[in-house]
Amino acid sequence: MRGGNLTREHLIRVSAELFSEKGFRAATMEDIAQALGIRKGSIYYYIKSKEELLREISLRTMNMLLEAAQNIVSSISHPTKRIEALIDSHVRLLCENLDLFTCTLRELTPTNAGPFWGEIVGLRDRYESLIRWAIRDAKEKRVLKEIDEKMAGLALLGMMNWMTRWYSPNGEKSSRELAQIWTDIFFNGTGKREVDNGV
Amino acid sequence: MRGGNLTREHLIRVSAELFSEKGFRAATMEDIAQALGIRKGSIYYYIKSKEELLREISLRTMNMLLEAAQNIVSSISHPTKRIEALIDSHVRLLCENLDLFTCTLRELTPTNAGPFWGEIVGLRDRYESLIRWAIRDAKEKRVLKEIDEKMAGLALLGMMNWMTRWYSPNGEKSSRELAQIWTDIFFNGTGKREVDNGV
DNA sequence: GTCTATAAAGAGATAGAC
DNA sequence: GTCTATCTCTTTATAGAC
Repeated sequence: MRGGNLTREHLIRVSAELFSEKGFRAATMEDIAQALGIRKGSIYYYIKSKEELLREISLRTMNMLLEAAQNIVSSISHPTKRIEALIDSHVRLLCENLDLFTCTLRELTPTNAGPFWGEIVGLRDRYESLIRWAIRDAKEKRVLKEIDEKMAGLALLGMMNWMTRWYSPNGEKSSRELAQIWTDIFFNGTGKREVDNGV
Repeated sequence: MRGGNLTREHLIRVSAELFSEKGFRAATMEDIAQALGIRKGSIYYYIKSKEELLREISLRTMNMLLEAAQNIVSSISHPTKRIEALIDSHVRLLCENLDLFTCTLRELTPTNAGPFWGEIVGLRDRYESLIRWAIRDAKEKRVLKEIDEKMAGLALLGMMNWMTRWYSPNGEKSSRELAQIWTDIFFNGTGKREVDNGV
């Protein structure tokens, strides 16, 4: 892969690695070139600008999430099992593509994204709508209590996406185990039974 | 405040605003100077480097969290009410200092922090230890079920800190209401009762 | 497909006047 | 305490050779 047969895909993966390690602005084309073992001028044979790298990274991330979620939604009708599958899918994809997710969830900002911001936000919104729809459906079928599905969705996305801050593939827990923990907390909470928290 | 009587405190607030809007690297000293109505050279009368601005922002954020948490831990002995107070404190501080929190939670990275990274991480670790201790204590007093307190803490911090991604002071929900929602989900989950999610 | 060389612009930071 | 002027370094991106 190095030097001789550089592919666009490899370039994008290496960029994601550096963007997630140093940040999009702090990581330079020079850094990327060095990691690839080529000169920075050569990168522009594959892409037009640094922004385009971030765009490709974000597109891959969002499309992965969306495709998986669409499959789940169209194949699982049991409302609880569907949400469980959505959590498992999100967590597994995040763990297996940590750099892509870290870039997309941390480095993708209106400033860094420039003109393609709207494109990615559109995909994100479609994904979040699917999550919210699954929660609303479970609520209507009386397996979830009366709770604002937007808030429940944000709580769930928060738990999962915050993983980009601390998850390490070398950790003791597998992505499956982590998904199970989030699932349990999301459905049942951490309290022994119904805890009266004074609300 | 503009032009005549610029204070260091004002400089730090305005910097936090711009760093959280554009990102630490993308926001320039020129941007900050313009927002303050002065020339960029003048900023260096107050601080030695751009990094120092991020350090001040992060110190303020972490110290706010730590002081509030220490007060709560030393004054509330009821394990459930203590956790509830910790959530309320964290959420309220975040909502009332959104720019400071966004900077600290998004822009504070080893690359951006440089030599003072360790200093801030030390404060963060002390804060997270307090949260974890409160969860462990509640577990030992049998108000929380047997759950890894590290995981429960990360779930809680994830829900709360992810707010920097979507919270707006113009939204419909107050910080108190948001804290109540997170508290309910954390203790009781979203399920109607004990949901068998197959785990 | 990768190289060298370089253009062109922008960044953080400093010095000294006022 | 703020200004002007400037230094120095870095960065993205391009042009044209091989």
